[in-house]
Amino acid sequence: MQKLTLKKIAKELDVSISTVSKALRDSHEISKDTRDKIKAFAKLYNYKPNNIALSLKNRKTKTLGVIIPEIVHHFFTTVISGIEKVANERGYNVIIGLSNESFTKEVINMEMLANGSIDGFILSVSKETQLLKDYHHLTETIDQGMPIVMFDRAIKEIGCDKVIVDDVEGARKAVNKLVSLGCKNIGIITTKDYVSVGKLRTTGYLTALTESNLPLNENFILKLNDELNEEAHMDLLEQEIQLLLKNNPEIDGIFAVNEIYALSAMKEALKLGKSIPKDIKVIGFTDGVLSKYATPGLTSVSQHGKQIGEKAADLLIDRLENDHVEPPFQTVVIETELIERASTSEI
Amino acid sequence: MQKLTLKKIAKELDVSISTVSKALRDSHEISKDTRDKIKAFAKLYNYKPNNIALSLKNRKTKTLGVIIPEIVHHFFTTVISGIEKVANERGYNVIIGLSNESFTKEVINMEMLANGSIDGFILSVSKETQLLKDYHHLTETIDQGMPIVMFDRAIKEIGCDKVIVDDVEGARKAVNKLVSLGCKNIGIITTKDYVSVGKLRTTGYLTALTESNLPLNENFILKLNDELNEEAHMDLLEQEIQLLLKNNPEIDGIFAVNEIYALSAMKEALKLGKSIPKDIKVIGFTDGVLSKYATPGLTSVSQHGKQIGEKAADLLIDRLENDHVEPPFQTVVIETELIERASTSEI
DNA sequence: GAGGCTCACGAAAACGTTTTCGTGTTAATA
DNA sequence: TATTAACACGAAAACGTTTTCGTGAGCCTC
Repeated sequence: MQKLTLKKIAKELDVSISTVSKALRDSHEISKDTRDKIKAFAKLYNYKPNNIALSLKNRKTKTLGVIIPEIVHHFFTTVISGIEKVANERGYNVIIGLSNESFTKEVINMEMLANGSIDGFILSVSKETQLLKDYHHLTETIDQGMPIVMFDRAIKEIGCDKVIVDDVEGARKAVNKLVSLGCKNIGIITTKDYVSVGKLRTTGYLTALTESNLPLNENFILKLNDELNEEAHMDLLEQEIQLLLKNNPEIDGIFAVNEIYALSAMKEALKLGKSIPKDIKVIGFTDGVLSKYATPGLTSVSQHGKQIGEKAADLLIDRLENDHVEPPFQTVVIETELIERASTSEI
Repeated sequence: MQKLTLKKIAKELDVSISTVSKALRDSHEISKDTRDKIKAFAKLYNYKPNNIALSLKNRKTKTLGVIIPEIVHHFFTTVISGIEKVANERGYNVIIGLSNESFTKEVINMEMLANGSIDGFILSVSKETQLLKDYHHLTETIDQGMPIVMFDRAIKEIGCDKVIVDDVEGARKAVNKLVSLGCKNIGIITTKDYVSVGKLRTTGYLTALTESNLPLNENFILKLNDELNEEAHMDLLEQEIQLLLKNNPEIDGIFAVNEIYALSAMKEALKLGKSIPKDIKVIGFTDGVLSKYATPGLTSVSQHGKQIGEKAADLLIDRLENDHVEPPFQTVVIETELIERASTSEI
């Protein structure tokens, strides 16, 4: 049985299309008799208006486009769950595009969606885009009147709403926690500086140290290549961390900029006969499934991904429904929170 | 600058809309001169046809609807990544709906998308749907001529293409591995039977035991409540597992139907002073991030989520492009694979 | 009984495409 | 020179809605 349309109902009931449309929208232009008859018929055969036709007519699709670098990723999925939640509550759908950290795929995906399929974008740019600093696809879609909300990996130069994590502050909190627990020699395991969040978290680490009047020891800083957090390179990763711990046995606290670095640090510390948290305390960034189920449980900086998604969706929909793509733009900072577990417990 | 349309180009160049359309599609009905002029203009101002208008005209949206129970979930995201890959290669977009394991949300989401927004569904039903056994939303969309491909949690009674994991066989493989490594007393940590995959994996466990002529010891079977794998109930979960291991010290192998159960088992075994894999070997199901980064690394049954997604998308698009919603339907079984790590290594 | 009103409905345009079918002009043919 | 064919383009319909603007019929008023 094919989909019912206004035209078919009109034909069946021997009235005009306009009458059917009006009756279904309860226009009192139509007599109660006809209205009831049409509504009964529509209900009986389960008429639902065609979204595409509505989109074309209204020139809005009630759909948000979300572009992320990766989907097999705890943080991004929590963000999506937040986006989906408010989108659904406010009557919107969510269409997802993956850039796989590739600039080209990001551009193609956005172009594909920008031609009428969606009303606005929520996006976190790919690493390659950050590297190339080529933002023409962003400025062009904004110029065409399509609003964008960036999250997490936001770009200063682009004029649009943003929802970001205060990476510096989150790292500062974490390191401060270690300090307050008595750690005197705190190491950091981070990425090379071209990864923006890695750089920011390193900054937070440095800030916390100076604020606490702790000396900065360059040997305590391990900057790793970004590719090392794949399973295939796990042993290399572990070697590097082992070296850090072996060469600096006085280290009594570790701040790692992601879960994997933190877990590896715990593993290597244990291997070296150290006990956690007694001899060495560890804090990671991103409160994902690894932190929760690690042994011992890993204290970590939660970024509240769901909140980020919710806020981003709200910002975007607000802008769509007041349709002004003009400034002023907001930048919302979502507070991080330290989730404490066994890796930093007092005893 | 608003979006360019055929009409605007036509006006600007003082020709008719049809001429513009034809010129852009390289019709030789139009003289080379006019064609070139129009194409140059379109390129200059970056004309892209409006997808919504095309969708309405062609009565197809080139968009797949994906409905899953949860998105913060390793398995489902790998499936999505597979779907997205194929969809993109074949010129389709992906729109995502989350049921959150709720029957009602599943129905609403599907109805929202079924009215023209998408060409077909890829879905894994919610637990509640499995429980209620109410499939009217599925049969109705199929009756309306919209194809569905179900994956993982498929429903026998529904006539449509399916991509499934052979849970029984995967579990059998895992238990056989334990047997071949010399385990004599193999326990299982599974869910209550109403969770379909839990039940199937339990069946596989039982099959393997009988095939190996190992006695079935009811005490070795721990069936847990589904809600225990949230962080909040972790201690309860661990207590139950601890009891299993304490009461049955002869257990030398554990098969767990998910990663969390497996990790908890390893944790409790270590607490009891057992060594892994020497005293007790452990295998989990679903090869996610936890298995990879656990200490020791957890051997687990990989479901090849990405392949599942790829296959599902291919099946759906094939059906769409040959547009026949009629039988015969395929059920594709994606083989599982045992990923071996330290938790079952020989020494 | 003529004018004006209300009522209940239909025609048509619009959203942005594609495509079929004319149609007027020019050039080639008989 | 008259007929035809090829060429280059335009008008209009269609996809499924919503909405504006008519309009005919019946009624009331003076």
